[in-house]
Amino acid sequence: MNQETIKVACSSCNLRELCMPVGFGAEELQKLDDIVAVRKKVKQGGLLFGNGDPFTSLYAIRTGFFKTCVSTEDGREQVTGFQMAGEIIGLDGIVTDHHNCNAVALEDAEVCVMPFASVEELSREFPALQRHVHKIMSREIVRENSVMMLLGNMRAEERLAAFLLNLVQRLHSRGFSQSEVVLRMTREEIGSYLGLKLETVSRTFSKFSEEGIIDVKQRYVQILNPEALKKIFNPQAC
Amino acid sequence: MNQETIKVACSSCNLRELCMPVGFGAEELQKLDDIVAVRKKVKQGGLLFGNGDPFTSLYAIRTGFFKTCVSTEDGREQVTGFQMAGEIIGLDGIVTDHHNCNAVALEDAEVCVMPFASVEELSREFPALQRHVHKIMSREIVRENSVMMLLGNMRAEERLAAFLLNLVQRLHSRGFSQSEVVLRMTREEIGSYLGLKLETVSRTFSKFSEEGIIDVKQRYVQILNPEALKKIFNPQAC
DNA sequence: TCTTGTAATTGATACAAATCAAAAATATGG
DNA sequence: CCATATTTTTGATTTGTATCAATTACAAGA
Repeated sequence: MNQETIKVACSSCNLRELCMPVGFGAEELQKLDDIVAVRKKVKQGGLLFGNGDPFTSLYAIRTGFFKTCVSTEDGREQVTGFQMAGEIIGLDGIVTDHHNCNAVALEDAEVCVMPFASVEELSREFPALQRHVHKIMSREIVRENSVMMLLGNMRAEERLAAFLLNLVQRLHSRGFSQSEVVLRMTREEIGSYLGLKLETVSRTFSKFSEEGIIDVKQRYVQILNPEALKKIFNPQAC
Repeated sequence: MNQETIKVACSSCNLRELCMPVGFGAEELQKLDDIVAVRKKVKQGGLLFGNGDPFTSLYAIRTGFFKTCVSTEDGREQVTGFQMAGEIIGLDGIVTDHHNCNAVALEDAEVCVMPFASVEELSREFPALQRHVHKIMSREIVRENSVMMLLGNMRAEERLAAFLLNLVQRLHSRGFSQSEVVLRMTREEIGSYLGLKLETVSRTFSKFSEEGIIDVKQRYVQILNPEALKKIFNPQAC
């Protein structure tokens, strides 16, 4: 296993405001440190957890990039999300005490392991943490609602525009450029997430490129005209 | 407003095992009674809550049938789920303190109003309730994952088969027939949920009917050959 | 550096579902 | 009970994306 355990401290983590609520006092932070006992490294292509694995912990991504996916018995795969630093994965395991999807690292990654029993225990003590856990789960429900809208109602161009805008927005809020992305996933993985075939993803990238909306060189994407993308995604709001 | 408030008791509710965890002691049940202070009636076509409404409470459906849906600015609607007695709706509102979808009654309905502040308070006191709330949210995340699989990877027949099987399974677990359904929603609403147009839903119903798999008379559907439906949904498992 | 495998692009064609259109069945309200 | 509106069904045609196929670009390892 490509795993390594390191003792670390939430109180000094620069992602704290992303993965855990602000407004925590010294006592709360100390307790959090105790919860996040260990970190775990996952190599590119490695599995953080797989469908059917016993559920024990939530994971806060410190570095790296993940995809989560489910699959049918006849081998069709659906990517259900892409997750980056500061985001929490593993919520799918709570209901059955076993994970209901696979979490795969798309680049070398490191996560903070948060045993769920400890999270629940501390939640009972600190209402701010309790509320934060509820919000994280609710946010995931709302996100999936909008993916359903994407898959059920939108055309290929709209889907890809929405995907790019969402990605750069999340990267931007982490201090990265809002116009440049290096994609961590293949065309096939983007297609799986968006309910499209890889050829359609590639063609749509090319179309955007021809129209001068983006510049694409394999995994590198520069957004030249964000307004055009927004217009494709939501013509009414522009 | 078509609303009526009635004082009621969880402790004597026959849906208790569906909407709240089993294994509660007398003290817990009494406290639950105090939380679910009121019930609320919603007439057919009425809105339990709408997108943008302030979030205050979760709702446990006592009787009736709901759809939840989101919509784009240009008027496209996506049904995100159909909910029946014993199911909880409103989780979408936690993250922003405002609801992020509409909940519409598809028939006259009655819900138990559970102020979320009280739910959180009592959760801190009773780990069993806390765990149950977490499971309900996780279940919704897992459900949406499988809808994403449906929308992203499956053909019309597979989608409709999955829809019918899921519906009768849920009805059956509530003591209803596992072979007969009276649909509470229109072809258009089914289509919206499944990412199909109403004509495609109608045609697929007709096709199943011609093949002797189901008997359809408008809203009434009888499942004649459940195995055939399962085979369409998941050829490997049969 | 060369080799090999993987990922991405592009073209031609096929197909499932959407769209357009009209009729039939059913529900609703006076 | 009738008139009207809504929902459902069915047919003809179009269309967006999938599929099949071939080439090119790139990455990783020897």
